[in-house]
Amino acid sequence: MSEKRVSISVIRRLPRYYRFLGMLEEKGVSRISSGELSAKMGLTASQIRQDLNCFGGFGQQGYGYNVTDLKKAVGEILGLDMPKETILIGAGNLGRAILSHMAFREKGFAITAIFDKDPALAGEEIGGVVTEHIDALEDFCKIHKPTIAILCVPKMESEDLVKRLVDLGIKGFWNFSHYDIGVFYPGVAVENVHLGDSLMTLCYKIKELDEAK
Amino acid sequence: MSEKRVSISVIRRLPRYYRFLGMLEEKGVSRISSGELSAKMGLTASQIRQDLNCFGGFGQQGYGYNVTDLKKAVGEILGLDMPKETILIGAGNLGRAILSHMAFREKGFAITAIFDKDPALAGEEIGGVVTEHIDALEDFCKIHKPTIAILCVPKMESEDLVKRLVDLGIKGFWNFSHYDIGVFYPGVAVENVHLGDSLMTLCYKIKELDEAK
DNA sequence: TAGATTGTTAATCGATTAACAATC
DNA sequence: TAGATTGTTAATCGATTAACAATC
Repeated sequence: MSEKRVSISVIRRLPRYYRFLGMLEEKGVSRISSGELSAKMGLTASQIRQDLNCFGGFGQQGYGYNVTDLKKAVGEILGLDMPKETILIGAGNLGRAILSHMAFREKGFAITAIFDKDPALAGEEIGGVVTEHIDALEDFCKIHKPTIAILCVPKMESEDLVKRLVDLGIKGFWNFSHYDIGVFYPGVAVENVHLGDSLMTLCYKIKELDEAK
Repeated sequence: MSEKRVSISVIRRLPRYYRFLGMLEEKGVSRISSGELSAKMGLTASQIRQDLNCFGGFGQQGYGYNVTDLKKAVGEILGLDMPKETILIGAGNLGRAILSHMAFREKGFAITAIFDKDPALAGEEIGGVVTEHIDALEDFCKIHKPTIAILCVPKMESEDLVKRLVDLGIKGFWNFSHYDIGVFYPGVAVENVHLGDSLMTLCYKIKELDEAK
């Protein structure tokens, strides 16, 4: 059974393929070769073919790839065809921004609830969803069984919340906090977005560029 | 001269070291071995020593590393000791959220201006900085010479803006748009934050976990 | 000194690139 | 058919891990 696990390096390139294929589709391009796509994306053609062939043969010799079909296939590999109930924990600046940003951009994710510990926010509507007090978390999850939690709370509050959420059956965390979920709960899926880390990395790249000249 | 270039894999771990060392420092831990740190971070001790030794010998045999010294050293490697003038382009939900999020978290970055194409936002204060119309960009940059631009505008607007910003001497882009700066301007530093990609990656990880059981 | 832990070299492992036979 | 381009195997390159001598 279990085919050899596809490496995270490959997986992280899939959303980018998906985006580029979407753009090509919008432009009305129906067919593309690994060579053309690689030029646009700044990769090697070999890598694209290698990546795709982790999941099956989506192309045709002498022709290339059908843009629409390949986009659909990549979407399915990512699991975008399976809509997922998603809740937001923490309705601060970042949480709201992510919600409004995502709403029109990404498909396959339905925000079904927003929770915050601040009672003053309860009842407030954000992007068509009413914010509830965090105390309502257990009741909601037992009924609705959401799959994903977007974690937008400070690190200190995360520890307790993650425990509650894992117990309530959350399968994946989109983690904007600095709490190291993955280290403590290896059984759930975690995708960290560490904005501070990203900015520090940029800082290094600038320095490196300076030194090069 | 030019020492062999340190790989991006190593660089991306540095901010995480920096964070963990900061936490240890706050807890009053003054000394740590690569073994202890590796256990906390979920890495191998070998990797930590290997990473640090790309930049010099910060430890002491038989003792380990001095937490405060090492944190300071990592900060300097990242260039956090050189404060950088930073401007925000696009004062929408995401731009505002990032600003308020960063303000109290990261050091070494001074937001000196905010620009938006919406004239209605001009004059509005966000985190102590007044928003200006994007037309004022050239004048401002010629005087203040900012180093970093946080790009929080839709892809369509990015193309033109990035050209203007590069011409104005911006050295690094913290890019939240889907415009592929790096492909078109290889001479500037770019750090992409593709939130949509990250969420899709989470989606895959959930699927993978499901299939494993 | 003896014990601990680094810095560094060597071995392993994995990911990327190159090459080419298969085939549309 | 001839030309193009894939799927896939082999070669290369780089990153991680293991081992150990150096040394505090």
